[in-house]
Amino acid sequence: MNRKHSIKGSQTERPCVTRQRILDAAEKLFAKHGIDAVSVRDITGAAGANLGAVNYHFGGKDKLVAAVFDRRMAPLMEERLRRLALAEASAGNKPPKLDAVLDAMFRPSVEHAMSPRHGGALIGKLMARSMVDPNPVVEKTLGRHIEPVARRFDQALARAMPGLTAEDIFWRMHLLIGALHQSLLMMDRKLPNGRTVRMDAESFSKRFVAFACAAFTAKIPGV
Amino acid sequence: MNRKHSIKGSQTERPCVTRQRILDAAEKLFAKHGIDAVSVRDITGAAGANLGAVNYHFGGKDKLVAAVFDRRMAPLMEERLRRLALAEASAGNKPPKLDAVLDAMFRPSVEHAMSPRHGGALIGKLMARSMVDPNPVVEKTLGRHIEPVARRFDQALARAMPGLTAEDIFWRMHLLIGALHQSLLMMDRKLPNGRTVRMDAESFSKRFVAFACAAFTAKIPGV
DNA sequence: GTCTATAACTAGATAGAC
DNA sequence: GTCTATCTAGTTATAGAC
Repeated sequence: MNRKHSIKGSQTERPCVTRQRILDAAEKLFAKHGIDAVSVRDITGAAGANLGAVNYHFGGKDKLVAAVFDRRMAPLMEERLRRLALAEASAGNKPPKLDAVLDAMFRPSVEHAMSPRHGGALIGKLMARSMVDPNPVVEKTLGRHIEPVARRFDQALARAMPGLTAEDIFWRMHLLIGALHQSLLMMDRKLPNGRTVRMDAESFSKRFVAFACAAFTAKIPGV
Repeated sequence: MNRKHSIKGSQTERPCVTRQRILDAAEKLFAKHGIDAVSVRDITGAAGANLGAVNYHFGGKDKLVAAVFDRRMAPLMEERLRRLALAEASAGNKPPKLDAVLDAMFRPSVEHAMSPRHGGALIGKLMARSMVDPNPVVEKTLGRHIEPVARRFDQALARAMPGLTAEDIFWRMHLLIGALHQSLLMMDRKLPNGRTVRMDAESFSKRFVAFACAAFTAKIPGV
């Protein structure tokens, strides 16, 4: 019915500007107001496209939502796996070092969330919101990207911290993911006292990884 | 136009059952599907009330949303302040102890989120979602409850940890709040591996406060 | 105080001209 | 590939009977 625009031969080479503009506008609006609060009309209006464009290029709002996430999640997850592989390689056949694993996990998030090339703070806020979004499209799309990566990191952490149970690793990772997203959400935000929350990617990564190591090595009563 | 139902004299004493039923149904549906995804029809349907009831009792969906939060936030914030006051009193005119302050902050959240009397896991999930919800009604309602309490805790933490800057306290608190909400969100959730996330309030409070103390005393590079 | 019917509006999706 | 006009369905809010 609505076959993908086929880029054939002589026509405009890159997958039409309109498509990209819609993607950018949607990402910005979703990050700012939340997915449900943004209508297709809002998006096409901001993108300077016509109302039908979303259906033509993506096949509906839901598919557009998935496309917005796919564009950002794929390179992020790839980067995480790449760095995890490096961390494991540099440990030989000994267990990887805890701080290297946690660095592979969290630094890419911070760097992507602060790099304009990857969508910058927008995608940080969007992902932070989406992790807790009950919207089934969001949940499914995110799960598809995250699940295989999460499994790899769980394995690596179990090797790095042989004293912890799988359940314990699960809890600590979720605490840290919550902490990460909360701080991505606060980034660049105006505070009641008038000051603006700000930190550069390198400082923040270092602080966060240190925080994560502390969380993983902390002695918890009864554990 | 839509004056509050005045309970005068002989009529039904308690603020009509319908009102409560709507509040309960709304809380449950909001927690499960998110506020935007739930219509007034869904709510009145689940509450066994008629469509007009929300407008009659609350004056619109937005006011209902605010009422849902007010009912749970007020006792939670009260409890936090009460325990903080105790922690400060027991320290005399010395700075309060870090773990006592963090306990006053986080234990009430966990206990309320796990006590059926306060809405149980529903309100935990609802609050976790709402902290990152860009919905302006939610943001305003939550801010109204949280801000004065946050100021009190910031002061107490500054006294308990004189080595940290205000900015550093700000960051660590937000990391911890994110961590708390992420875990409240995971509670009672079915995992991909089939097992269900579960922990009793006392264990979880203890673990979380220990985690929070570790986070506050952790040595962060460059700080 | 409760309910039904309906008004006024906005959503996403689509058909067809250009 | 882009645009306009329109369809259908869902939304909140309200008016008025009981």
